[in-house]
Amino acid sequence: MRDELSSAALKLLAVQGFENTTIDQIVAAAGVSQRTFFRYFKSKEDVIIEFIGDLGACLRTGLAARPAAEPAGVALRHTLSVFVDAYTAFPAKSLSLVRLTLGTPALHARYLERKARWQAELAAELGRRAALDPDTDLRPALTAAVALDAFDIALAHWAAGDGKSALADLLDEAFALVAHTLTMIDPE
Amino acid sequence: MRDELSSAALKLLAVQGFENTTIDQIVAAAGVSQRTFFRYFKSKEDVIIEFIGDLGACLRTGLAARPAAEPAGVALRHTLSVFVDAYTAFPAKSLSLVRLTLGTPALHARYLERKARWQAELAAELGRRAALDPDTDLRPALTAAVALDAFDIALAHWAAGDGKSALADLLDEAFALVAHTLTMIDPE
DNA sequence: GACGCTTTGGCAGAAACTGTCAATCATGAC
DNA sequence: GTCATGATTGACAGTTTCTGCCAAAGCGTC
Repeated sequence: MRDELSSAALKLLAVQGFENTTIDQIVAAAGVSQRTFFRYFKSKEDVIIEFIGDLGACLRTGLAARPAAEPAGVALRHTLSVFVDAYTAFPAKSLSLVRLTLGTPALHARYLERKARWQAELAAELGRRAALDPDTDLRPALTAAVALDAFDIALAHWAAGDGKSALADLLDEAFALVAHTLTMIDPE
Repeated sequence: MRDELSSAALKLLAVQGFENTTIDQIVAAAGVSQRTFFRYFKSKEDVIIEFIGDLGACLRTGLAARPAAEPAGVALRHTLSVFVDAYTAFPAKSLSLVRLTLGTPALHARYLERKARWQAELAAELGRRAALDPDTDLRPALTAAVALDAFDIALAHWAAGDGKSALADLLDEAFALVAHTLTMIDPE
């Protein structure tokens, strides 16, 4: 049922755009009532954001699972692989979702807010790893922010180039450019 | 009239929070009709966002006004001074606005979306300065993102510490930590 | 006072949500 | 077979944000 709503919504949103599609159209396509839609999704944005967003939940646990001695940059790059893998597993669907998200201000705003939460969790975990107090030291927050920026910019270029370059390569390229900064949190 | 609405809104929002305050309450306090409110503000969020957001318009022009030979990091730090100056000019008001924005998901989302636009403009200007193509080179976008992250994290720590540390000092500290990355776009 | 221009108000309505309650439907106990 | 139980769904009313439209009011000019 949730999947039925989800696929009906995605089909309509991809064709008509986000603002031009109403909940009534989605539930009519899925053959359910409007009330049912809002039982499964908190808002219209959630139908889209859940795809890109649910992965973030495992970011912190993924980072925590990396060896403690690993440099932060390497650990973060490995942690972000869950995103890369998820996106490259279904390139066509991912590309259309990313383009829709980046091209719709309301969706982009929600996505960025989710990203900010991941960033806070990553910063907390980085602070724990390096035994730094995130309240007084800016390095955990900065490191998390730069890593996620690298991902975001790689994603934007991936979408802009229609997936011509591999997302993993773009992310590697971005990480290489900010490698120096990501070592700021490493001991010594 | 716009100022009247704005101050009435700010007073209510600061006390009751964002979600708990309706447009009807705001317009009742200002003594105007709801229709008038939406003539001056596109949405409820806009009343808050315009304060933090209107400064962004001059970011690109500010960067463009810096000497071409100046390293990107230095130019960006100077460009961000308009924000620092605006915030420190009215610390009490700025602090409550920033806390409200960072603490309200809907407002935070809108703010981040605005920031993303500034980032795109800064990236475009950085690409122009360095004669790089932003479509193929990740450096303009990464440089802009890191600079704005430094600002954002300095701002968050400023708000979290109740303005005890000076915003300018926090921003300098953040810029020092990412200084290496900001030179990636400089020639040679 | 007549004419335009701008600002404001009121109304009607769309669209996104929320709370509540009744109907339905599957599951399992007896 | 039947009845109780719990979960899913639908229908309805209501709130809130936001928009379009038109009338009324102020205001300066001639």
